[in-house]
Amino acid sequence: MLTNTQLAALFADIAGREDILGENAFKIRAYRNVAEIIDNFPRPMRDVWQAGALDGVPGIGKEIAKKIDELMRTGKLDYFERLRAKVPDGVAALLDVPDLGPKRVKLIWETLGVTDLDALEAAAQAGKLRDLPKMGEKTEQRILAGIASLRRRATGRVRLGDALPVARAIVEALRDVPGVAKIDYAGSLRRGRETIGDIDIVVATTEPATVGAAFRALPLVAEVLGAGPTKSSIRTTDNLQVDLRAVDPRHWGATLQYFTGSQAHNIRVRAIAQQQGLSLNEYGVTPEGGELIPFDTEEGLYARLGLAWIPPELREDRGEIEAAALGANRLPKLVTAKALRGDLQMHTTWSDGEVDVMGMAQAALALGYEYILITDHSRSLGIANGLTPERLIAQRAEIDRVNRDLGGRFRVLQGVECEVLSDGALDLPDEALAACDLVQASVHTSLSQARERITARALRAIGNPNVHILGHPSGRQINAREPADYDWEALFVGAAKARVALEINANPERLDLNDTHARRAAELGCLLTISTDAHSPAMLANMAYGVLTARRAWVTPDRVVNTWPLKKVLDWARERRTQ
DNA sequence: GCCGTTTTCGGCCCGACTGTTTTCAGTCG
Repeated sequence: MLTNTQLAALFADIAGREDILGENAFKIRAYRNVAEIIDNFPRPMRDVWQAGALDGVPGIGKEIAKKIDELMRTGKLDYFERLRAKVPDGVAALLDVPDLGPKRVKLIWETLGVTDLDALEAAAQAGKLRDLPKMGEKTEQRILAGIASLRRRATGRVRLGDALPVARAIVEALRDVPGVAKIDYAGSLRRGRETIGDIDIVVATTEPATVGAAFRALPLVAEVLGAGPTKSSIRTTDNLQVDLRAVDPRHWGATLQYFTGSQAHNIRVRAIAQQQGLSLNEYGVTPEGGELIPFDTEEGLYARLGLAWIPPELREDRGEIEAAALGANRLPKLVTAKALRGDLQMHTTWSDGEVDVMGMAQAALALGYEYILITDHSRSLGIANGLTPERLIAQRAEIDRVNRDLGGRFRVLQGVECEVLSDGALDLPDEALAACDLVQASVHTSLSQARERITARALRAIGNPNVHILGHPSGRQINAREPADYDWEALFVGAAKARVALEINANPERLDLNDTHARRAAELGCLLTISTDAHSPAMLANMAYGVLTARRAWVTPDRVVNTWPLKKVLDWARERRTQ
């Protein structure tokens, strides 16, 4: 069973080994490109292959389709095995060392016989790298530092929720440096990706040297990795790499666009510029033989190329460029944080939350919400002090009291996060569930069940007419726990038919559904919720991460239950029960 | 290896920084 992630990793691996061999650069790019496409593909490539539709995927041509076919049929790829025989695994792995690219790897491998990381480190320590052509003592030291850095980091990518606060702090710290006109973070952080490789900060300034120096002197800097006239790189004490790029304010729009990416999006945008006889760089566009035309806004740049401004979250080359063509602007009106009227998952001291019902209600009221759904755990999650039917009744009395005390300004709904047991049965009797305003069902246990079993389990749970929402469907925890292996298509079709909403859990450790699954679910007609799963008032602020994920999934507000007025939510809940 | 309202051949994004060199290769994003 080959997953998209595995398939993507394989093609990226092929690209790396061919790069070391010095193959045609465009062929290598084609492999890298297809790896990216598969990694972001909303459905299992296995299904596309089974449907015989590989040739309909842009980026997959005849050769790669043949390779996917062989992989799906046999689980192996002869082409790859032959490549492995030429370039050993240990040599391919050297590409992960910062400052080591294909040329140097090939050189070190062929002249020194280095075939793994340990041998590379030994060669560098013995001073054997400095005598190679185009290399010297400094390069040798950089490579040693690169090996250390590689060994220090666990996965190489940090969660959005860990990177965003750091980026915001840097932006705020530099905002008042003399000469700074504009400053913002760009890159995958601005696009709202669930994990971040490094932080890109862009500054519009007439004094690039001043802001660069201020940046490199920030207290969080552990090491300065590079310092040029307009570009600096540092490593923070938290081991995050941050790149700062300073440009003249006239170029702000072009630069922000360029560094927001993604690479795939930028390549497409540049190709469009080329078709119009323009060369595009981070300063603006240049007509053939003409002068550079700068852009101080992204809107101006996109408009010059015949495109509507594209929200950063969509800039992944997943159809947004076609949708942005002026005249036929089909870009979706994405959901915003402001559109949300409530938060439909949170916990209180009735189970494993930190504060009582009134505490959560007041915090939500302060955020401008009109309603919340309290979803404490159910009894079988003993570790979280899950609710029995009796305690659920007692909690209702407290919720009624809080609603009375808040005097109609706000509505606290009673829900429950009901365990889906290993066979798909629910952890509470129907009478208890029927007494709740809304019920969320969640799978917390036996996440490693086989695909058929766990899919049937979830489908059985959402088949209960008392269930309205399926919480954090995949169960994954970013960088920590793999998602369950659902037949997502079947689950989405089932949820759409039952009009059960799927949650986009906004906790930055979950973001579940993820962007590609949420997009596919919406395409298949599913309702969604965006909720924080807050266990404390402070965690209600995580909503921003859920909104970013929903926007990356092209989600419009009408599809998100918690953008609806309370009456519509309650009508939906009732209709669901009388289906 | 992919792709095509110019193309089934001939293209395929573009620049900063570093270190090693005295004009540029390698790496990165």
